[in-house]
Amino acid sequence: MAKNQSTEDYLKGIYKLQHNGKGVATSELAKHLKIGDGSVTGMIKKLAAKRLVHHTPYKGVSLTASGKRLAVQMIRRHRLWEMFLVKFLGYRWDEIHDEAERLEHVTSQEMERRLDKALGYPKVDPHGDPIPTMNGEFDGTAYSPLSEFEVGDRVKIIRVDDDQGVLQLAATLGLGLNKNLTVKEKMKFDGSMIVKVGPKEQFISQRIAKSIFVRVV
Amino acid sequence: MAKNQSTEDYLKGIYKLQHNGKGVATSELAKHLKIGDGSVTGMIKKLAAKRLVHHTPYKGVSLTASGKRLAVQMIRRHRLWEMFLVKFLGYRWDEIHDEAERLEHVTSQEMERRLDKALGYPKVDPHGDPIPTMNGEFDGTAYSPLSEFEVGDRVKIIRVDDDQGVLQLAATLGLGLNKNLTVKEKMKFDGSMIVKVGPKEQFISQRIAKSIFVRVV
DNA sequence: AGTTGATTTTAGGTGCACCTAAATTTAGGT
DNA sequence: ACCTAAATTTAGGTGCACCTAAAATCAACT
Ligand SMILES: [Mn+2]
Ligand SMILES: [Mn+2]
Ligand SMILES: [Mn+2]
Ligand SMILES: [Mn+2]
Repeated sequence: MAKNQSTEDYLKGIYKLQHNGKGVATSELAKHLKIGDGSVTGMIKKLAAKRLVHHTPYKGVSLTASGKRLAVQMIRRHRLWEMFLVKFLGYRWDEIHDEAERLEHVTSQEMERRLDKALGYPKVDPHGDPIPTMNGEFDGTAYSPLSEFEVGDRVKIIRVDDDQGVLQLAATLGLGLNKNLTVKEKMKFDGSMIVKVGPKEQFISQRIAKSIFVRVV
Repeated sequence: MAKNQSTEDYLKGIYKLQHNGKGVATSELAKHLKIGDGSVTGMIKKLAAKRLVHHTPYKGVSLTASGKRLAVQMIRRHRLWEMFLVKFLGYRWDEIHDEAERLEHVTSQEMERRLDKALGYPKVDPHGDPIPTMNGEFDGTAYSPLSEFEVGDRVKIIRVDDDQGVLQLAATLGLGLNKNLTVKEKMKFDGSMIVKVGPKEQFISQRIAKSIFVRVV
């Protein structure tokens, strides 16, 4: 049942891209994985032969039940490792993605369980992304992008996009998980904002406000 | 400079087998890696082209300076991970080898340094094998197999062979690292012994006594 | 319904790490 | 020196994951 690195990355990619609608376009997956379109078509046929995906030629791929199970397992392992890197090794939240990307593929079920336990059964990773349970269930807190809020709203940061640039900037601005903030100004012109975080006010572009997810508090 | 899993396992294998004399026989390496002789010859030629090993056809392989550097780095990573698995995840010392065997290949230099630090810069792994420094230096305490000692000798366990069977049995008998023990009896006939460990006396075969390494205390 | 541009698949490669079986080389004993 | 058995290398495969370029299909607009 355990598969290899490529298989795992394809399944994870399909999972990530699918949420929007139904089938994922091969070209979309190819772009995500940085692999040629033709190569992806070929690989997809192998995955279909192993019953991990459904493939209707020219119409896109989707995960089967077992494909989805594996994809979610990889996401769980990825996020547990990210947690480990921050909590045990003291990495910053913007340094962990690529490391976890490799660790996730060499993780036995036993290790996964022990990691989870050692970390105190965390519900979310260092970016606020939910860590699915061993049974593949997600426990999602609802959130919306900060960019959608208005002057006067008091909100708490629930999740930040796992993107190096976003994470670095957010950290610099003092915008970490669970931080409370108040929208002080919002420019009609370009959607940028001034928000109050702790004692000080910060200017933030719409671009970054769209990558920071919050809920009212 | 970083290489892939196969390369790393070949170099580590050559390093392990070389200590005896000079060149390592291809068949010896093949047996160690559980790979066909012909495949090993082929791979060795690639490693030689990359200047990681010296290969005199029909006369064996040996590591170049950079090959040795990489081999020792893998050993360091392997042993740091074994330490992590025991100290942070609570694995038993007989369960960790195969897990570390995979983790060692996905470890960046940054991770290696942070792991080392988080573990408190350990000098030996959970089996008593020395952990080389970042510069590749080993800090070896001298030891001899328990089987060479005689009645009356008081010794301390410094190292136990990283072999599942040996480790499981040793643990059952209460023979862990740094434990002190006294040789109570030694049978001429088959080299088996009775040793006192803490309050109780244990019978141990020569086979196991040869896999437990100690020094006088 | 027909043309056309974009998407997708197919066809024909490559490099890698392995395999098995056939040659070759080496070393030991006469 | 010669023969032979064992060790080693070579030769000719395989499967995998990738590539590029050509062919097929789709969809969408006249
Ligand atoms: Mn990955
Ligand atoms: Mn994350
Ligand atoms: Mn290994
Ligand atoms: Mn060890």
